[in-house]
Amino acid sequence: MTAPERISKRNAIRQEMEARILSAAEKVFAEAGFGGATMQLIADMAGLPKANLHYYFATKEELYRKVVRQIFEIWLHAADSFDNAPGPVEGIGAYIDAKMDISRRHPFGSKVWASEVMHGAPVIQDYLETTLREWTSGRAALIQRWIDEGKMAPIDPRHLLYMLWATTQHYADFGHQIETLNGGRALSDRQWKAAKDSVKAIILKGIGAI
Amino acid sequence: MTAPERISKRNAIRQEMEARILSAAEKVFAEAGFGGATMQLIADMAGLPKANLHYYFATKEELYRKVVRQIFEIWLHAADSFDNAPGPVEGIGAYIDAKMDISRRHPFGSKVWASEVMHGAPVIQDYLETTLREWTSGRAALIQRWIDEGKMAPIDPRHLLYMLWATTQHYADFGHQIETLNGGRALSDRQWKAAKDSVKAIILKGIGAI
DNA sequence: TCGTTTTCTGACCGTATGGTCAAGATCACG
DNA sequence: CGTGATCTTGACCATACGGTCAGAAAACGA
Repeated sequence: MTAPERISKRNAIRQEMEARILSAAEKVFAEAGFGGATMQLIADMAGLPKANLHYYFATKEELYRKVVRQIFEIWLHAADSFDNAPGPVEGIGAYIDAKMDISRRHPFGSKVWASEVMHGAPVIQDYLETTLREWTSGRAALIQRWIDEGKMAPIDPRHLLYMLWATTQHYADFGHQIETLNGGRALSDRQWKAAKDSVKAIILKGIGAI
Repeated sequence: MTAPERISKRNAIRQEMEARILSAAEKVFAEAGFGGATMQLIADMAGLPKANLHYYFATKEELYRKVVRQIFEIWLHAADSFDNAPGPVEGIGAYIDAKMDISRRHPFGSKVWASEVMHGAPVIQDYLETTLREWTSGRAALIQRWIDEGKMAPIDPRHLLYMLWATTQHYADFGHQIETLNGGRALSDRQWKAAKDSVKAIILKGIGAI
């Protein structure tokens, strides 16, 4: 694919810089939205002058686009757990686990994605229409197969997928609300496990897989 | 409660103006976020000069606050269907129906709320800590009672509530994504009904209520 | 070491935004 | 009809923002 880049101090610096900027940008975009985020704030959080930030990412939109695609890639990868599963209990169970873990580990990315979609997906509409559409069709077909094989109740696969996305991402996107209702404290390890188990229990039982 | 306002041309104009502005603001805030929304755009959409908009709502934040509280009130009202229900099938079923209807009827308000919470609820944090916290505790207790009475499986009531919120609001907040995956067309009456039925079927069965 | 390329940075610029203001238009009411 | 209150509006202002640029500093390859 890409030519194997020479290892040099320059390349190392570049990689580390881009990662630091992307991380800062993810956080700022998540907390302020695209419109509310400022290049100055991102630069400050990444610890470099604004002009230097513009050297690595020419425009705000280019930086934003990179951030959005990053979380999308992570989610696509998480769906691997879906495949090669003998049935819904393993496949959907593993998918819920994976998506819940991502919600905990990448709450900012999830929020940026949510914000992007809510605003009409101006930047990643093409992804929705190609990659996501194909992905969804494929998994819907897989779920339908499970239904045909009698491994779960006859449920519209698409609405099930929406439910999986909604429920798992809610713990990232509405994390602040959940935290507030949890007495102002972030969910503990134990509570995250309880959340995962609740979600899995209700959905797997709800689709007649257990 | 409030003193019965005299009916005059002025009062009528004021009410109609405020409603028109709030409606326009809801849409603009939903589509651009608080930071991306401009008073000029809201004014244009409401059909009046920007200076006149500032006459009715002194600051952007004041206008935004009104919009956020509006959707919150609507949701609180929808929860009435929860009460006075003999059991989870009726109570939760009616709640899902109500919230799904709101998602269809007020998608902009839902998005504004989601955006607000995602950004750390800077404007309605007090609501979260008072009204919402009380509301949640009350419903959680009600669900627990149903569990104790053997009307449903023993599930953490809070995670069930999160699931209800997540799933129903997803159809508003991620409506654009759903529309794209639906071939670019908004969900039809029939499809909305299918969505409602799917959600209700999975959750009610998942909690062992049916 | 020397010339070239890449990286860094303070100063700067045009524009758009939230908000103000003063003067005019419209309405309420005695 | 006249007077005060409410409403409307174009012009205006200070600020903050995204983005530019010229030149300094550092890294590279020979």
